[in-house]
Amino acid sequence: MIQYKPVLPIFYNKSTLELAQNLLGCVLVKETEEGVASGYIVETEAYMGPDDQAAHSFGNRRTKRTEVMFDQAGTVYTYTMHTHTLVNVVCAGVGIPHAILIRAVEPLDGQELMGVRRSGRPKKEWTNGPGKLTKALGIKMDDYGKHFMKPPLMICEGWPTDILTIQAGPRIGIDNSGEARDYPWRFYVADNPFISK
DNA sequence: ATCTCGATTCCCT
DNA sequence: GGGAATCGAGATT
Repeated sequence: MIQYKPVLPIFYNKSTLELAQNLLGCVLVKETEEGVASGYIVETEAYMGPDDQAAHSFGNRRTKRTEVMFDQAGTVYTYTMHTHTLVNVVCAGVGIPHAILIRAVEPLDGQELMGVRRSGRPKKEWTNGPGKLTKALGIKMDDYGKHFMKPPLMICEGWPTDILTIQAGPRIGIDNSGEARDYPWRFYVADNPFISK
């Protein structure tokens, strides 16, 4: 049984781009009645609220869905896209609607459960995409608005960051977002086999 | 009340 | 590499 240590609240207290990189190597843990499933975060994307055309909170757009983006750093922002649930880490200060999308993880705990949830597909395809990893880990809209500090959904200490080679590039799936399309706000662990396409 | 379109995935060619 | 699936949030009427 792996002992999970949630990262301290102060961990979230840094700039969005910095946090997006620091999240790499951390472990995303989800507890459900079926069991615990977890994975190392290997790919993230930063969305910078007011000035980022690709963000749901562009221009400080505040709706029922984006409401939690204005909450404190470390809050869970889930939303549904094409029937898939995507999970984000809210960051920056209260009132500043930034968030970081978790795009891929490397399976750690509960692999049998993940295999079942992913319909017996090859392990490589369990968590190599933002909608896939939520299904494998059992993350749902129920987690919306909670905090990553407490169960059932947590971000815990994982790999030491200094062993990782981090690469950056443009974000994915936002071609209709004007200039923001080209910002290099996607971060991923070099050569990791679970990076999304 | 209705319309549009997507921070995706899967299957098919 | 391309297109359908599929549904709800947000915008419009």
